[in-house]
Amino acid sequence: MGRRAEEYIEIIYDLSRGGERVHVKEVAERLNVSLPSVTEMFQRLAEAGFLNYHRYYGVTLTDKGRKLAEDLEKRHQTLKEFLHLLGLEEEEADREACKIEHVVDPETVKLLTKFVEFIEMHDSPRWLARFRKYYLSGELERCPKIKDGV
Amino acid sequence: MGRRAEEYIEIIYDLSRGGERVHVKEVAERLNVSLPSVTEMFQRLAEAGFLNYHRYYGVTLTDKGRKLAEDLEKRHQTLKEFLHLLGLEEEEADREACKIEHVVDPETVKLLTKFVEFIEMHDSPRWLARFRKYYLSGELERCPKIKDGV
DNA sequence: TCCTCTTGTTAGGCTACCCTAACTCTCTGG
DNA sequence: CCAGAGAGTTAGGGTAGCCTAACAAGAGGA
Repeated sequence: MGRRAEEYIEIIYDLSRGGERVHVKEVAERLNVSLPSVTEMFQRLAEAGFLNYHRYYGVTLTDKGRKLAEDLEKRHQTLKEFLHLLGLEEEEADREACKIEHVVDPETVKLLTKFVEFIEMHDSPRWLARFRKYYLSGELERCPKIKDGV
Repeated sequence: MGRRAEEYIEIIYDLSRGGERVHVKEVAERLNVSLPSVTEMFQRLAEAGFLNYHRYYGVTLTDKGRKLAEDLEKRHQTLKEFLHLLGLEEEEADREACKIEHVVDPETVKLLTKFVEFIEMHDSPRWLARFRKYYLSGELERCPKIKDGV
């Protein structure tokens, strides 16, 4: 399975919340690809056991497909959350997460998951606010405890 | 240019420190691909103006190629440094950086660059050590200033 | 009902990679 | 100096994606 196939799976998952079948057109619009490209991918993913595909009907995820989708979804959320927490705006964080999630391995996901947890445990620590300011302005907020001599 | 092409460029850059020409075989070994695959890519990259290619001789980077390589190198270093700083072991950090660098956009690189700088400015802050411990052990080091009631 | 619009599919073709088999060049050692 | 080893190239083929053009199915209104 290529990286792109994973994106199809995620989108299908997203579009099928509630168990509805997913149509070629919706997916084509999401991915900005042609209808035939989607049909073709549906067939390949069905072949590989991720989708139930019936001509002129649409697709649903198999258990295997859903499992993969849930995994990808989790990665995506982690990565997005991480990037957003550091200061990327939400849209950007989402887009970047989308690309990174297909290449990164589980250990890295774990690392970042822990990092997000760690930050959330501390309820947005002061250093994070300081970092964000640094990222946005390029300047460091003066740390009030340290006085530089004139 | 596809993602893979960028990997070729980076490897060529790395193998040509000192200005030496780079041979098909070395690249093939690095990437674990066949010799013809490398020849083919050399030709494509030369066509696109990144390499000087002469049959049976080897390649050198053009200015355009070097510029790209330097950019990729910087990204790579940033990503690796970042992952390593958080606690991934060096080899792993390197491998992951390799994959991520080809998909991420400049803003994200900037974000992570700033983050690395921020940490280094503070000379490995205490929270980082605490985070690493959390990542490795799954447990939080008790923060000495906060006492929980019995 | 049936005709038309929309959606879906097939056919045929493209690029970026990858491969093996077979051939060619370079270069070094005897 | 020239033969053979080893490196490089060409030819031919494969997969994953993408596209357009042309045709097919199905659903809704006259």
